[in-house]
Amino acid sequence: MKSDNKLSSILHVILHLAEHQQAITSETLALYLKTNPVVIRRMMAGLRQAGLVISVKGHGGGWTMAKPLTAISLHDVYQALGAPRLFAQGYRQDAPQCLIEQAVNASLDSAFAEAERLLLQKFIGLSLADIAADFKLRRQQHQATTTQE
Amino acid sequence: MKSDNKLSSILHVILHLAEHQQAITSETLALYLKTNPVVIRRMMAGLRQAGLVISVKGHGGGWTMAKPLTAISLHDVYQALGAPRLFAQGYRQDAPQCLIEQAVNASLDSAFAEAERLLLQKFIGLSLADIAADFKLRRQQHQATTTQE
DNA sequence: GACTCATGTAATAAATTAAGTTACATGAAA
DNA sequence: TTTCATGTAACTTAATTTATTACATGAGTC
Repeated sequence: MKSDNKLSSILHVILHLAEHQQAITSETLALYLKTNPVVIRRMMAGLRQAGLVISVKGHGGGWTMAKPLTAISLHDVYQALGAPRLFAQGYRQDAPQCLIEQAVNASLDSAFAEAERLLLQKFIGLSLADIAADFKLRRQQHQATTTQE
Repeated sequence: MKSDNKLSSILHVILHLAEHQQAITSETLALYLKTNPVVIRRMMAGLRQAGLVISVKGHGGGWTMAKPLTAISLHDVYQALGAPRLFAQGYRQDAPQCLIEQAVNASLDSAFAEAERLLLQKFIGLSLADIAADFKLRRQQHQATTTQE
């Protein structure tokens, strides 16, 4: 399966957005991801509807954050994206009457459901500010290593 | 994303195999999954290499279990399949130098890695005999409900 | 008001991957 | 030697993500 990178992508975009004060255009954001502006708009559409970001058309327009990073969890972003599929493994259902198939899928489903609960709890507990803090730490360390020479 | 159903499929096949005493051909197994015999052989190849099943060519040949279900965990099957990807979400890496991208991916990776550990622990703790037991329970219940009339 | 900049979105193409199919080689039993 | 069955490579099909193109809409500037 070709993997879905929307979650990683949109987080990257949002954190860049939060680093700036004024609006950023889709075109500029696309440069960060090395992709097309339309891809940015498409992903941001859900976040706008969820009230996480604001878009403005015309001159001087672009994207800005609607809330501080501390008020946005990874879970908020995930939901705003439309809660994309988390797991790559699916259940085969070509013989729904087959009790073996039912038992197999029930077992798998129980395992995956618990992993999903854990994952979503992690998402809820992680704010974008936490990720931004990690970024700032990395930036400090980076500056420290590149300055000393 | 098109989901990978190999784990679900192969478990279905194995449990049918375990229900029988004599060898079953790929063609017959394919009927259970409503698929092609080659698909069965392809998936079973890994299980054979892992020593979970035995294949015999020629007349009266086919597939048989190499071990009792109690001796096979879901994790064994998962590994024998080649440990296929569990998660559908990937990390975008178009700007490896970008510290924001690094921080985002590190955060996601930490969450997904923990979910993966949990999932694999579940896999280790679940034997195929457990799933077979669930199947037998379902069969009993099924017979009970279809007999009473 | 005309022009430019920017988003909004539909439609399409390209790339990737899982599953299905065909073809043929190999080996074992009748 | 014929038949049955696996082993495997090659190719096709279908689903899905991402990228691209095209054009409509709206907001600010001249």
